[in-house]
Amino acid sequence: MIDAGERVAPTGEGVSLGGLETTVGFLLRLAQVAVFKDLLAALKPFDLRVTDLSVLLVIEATPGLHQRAIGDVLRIQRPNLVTIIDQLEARRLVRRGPVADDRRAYALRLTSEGEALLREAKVAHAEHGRKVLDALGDLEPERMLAALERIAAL
Amino acid sequence: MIDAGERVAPTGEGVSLGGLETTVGFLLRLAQVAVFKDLLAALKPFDLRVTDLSVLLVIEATPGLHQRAIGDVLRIQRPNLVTIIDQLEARRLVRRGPVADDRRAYALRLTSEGEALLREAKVAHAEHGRKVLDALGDLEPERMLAALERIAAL
DNA sequence: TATTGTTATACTCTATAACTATA
DNA sequence: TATAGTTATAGAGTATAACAATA
Repeated sequence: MIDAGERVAPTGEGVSLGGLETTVGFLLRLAQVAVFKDLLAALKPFDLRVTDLSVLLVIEATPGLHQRAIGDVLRIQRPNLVTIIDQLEARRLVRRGPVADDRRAYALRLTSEGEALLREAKVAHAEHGRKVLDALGDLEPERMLAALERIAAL
Repeated sequence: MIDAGERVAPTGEGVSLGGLETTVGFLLRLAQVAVFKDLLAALKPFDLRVTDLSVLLVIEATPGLHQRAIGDVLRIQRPNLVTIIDQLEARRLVRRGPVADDRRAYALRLTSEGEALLREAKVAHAEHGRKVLDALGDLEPERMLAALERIAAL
């Protein structure tokens, strides 16, 4: 009988994860943290966080949309979006314009500065994206995306 | 020419994600959030968070290990682990025992209460795990795990 | 009444510096 | 000197309640 009790390595080297290592959830988290870390580093030169890039992309895709709509698609609470837009607006990347028939809401658009920065950020984003796709190896991206979508709909 | 500008749905329905929807990173995050949410709900009856379960599993797999080792394998900062172990110990699920040749460190073990609770929690965890595997559909779990591992090593 | 954006606030997670007691 | 655990603290990220202006 092996007395593993008092002869354990102080660091985690060789210590078992107790089954967690073959769990989708655990590896999903490690992968997500790694991807966000890599993207954050890629966006560093533009002083953008992952969320900032997402917001800019959504505004670019649908100019004039309300803050509410961004929160809906990106799953950001409305109160938290206020600060994000405040910062982007302070940097003159985004403009809060008037909405013709609703004076409560803002029509969000990229400024030309915002468009210019996003153009560059998208290059870095694409490069990051290629790294992630490379990591998929023999797994087809479409199958990965489909699986992740189904998991997200749990 | 279509003037999409001022005719935008206030809610996010039908609003484009600007390419994010076909991005591994974005879906990875949605999937991870969904999995943790589902697991947290599954662990609710045991008053355990996802991290608590992970810690219990690691201690069970290697009884007597140091706090340091848990932090290493689960990527939890040592200061943050203190509170987690404090709470588990206060609930008499875990014991901080002495280490024979090092009076700075603790040998962590499950109490019998901890073993009993973990036994039940593992059933719920397994059921949750099956739901996640089902969501993989035609994608073989091993291929998913391998891909996630490579992404995590970015 | 309901909704948009806002303010204030709180809670969780994560991160860092510095201390203690040992090694 | 270095290490294990600890304390204190700070920073993200995320969440809810309530308000003003407007619909």
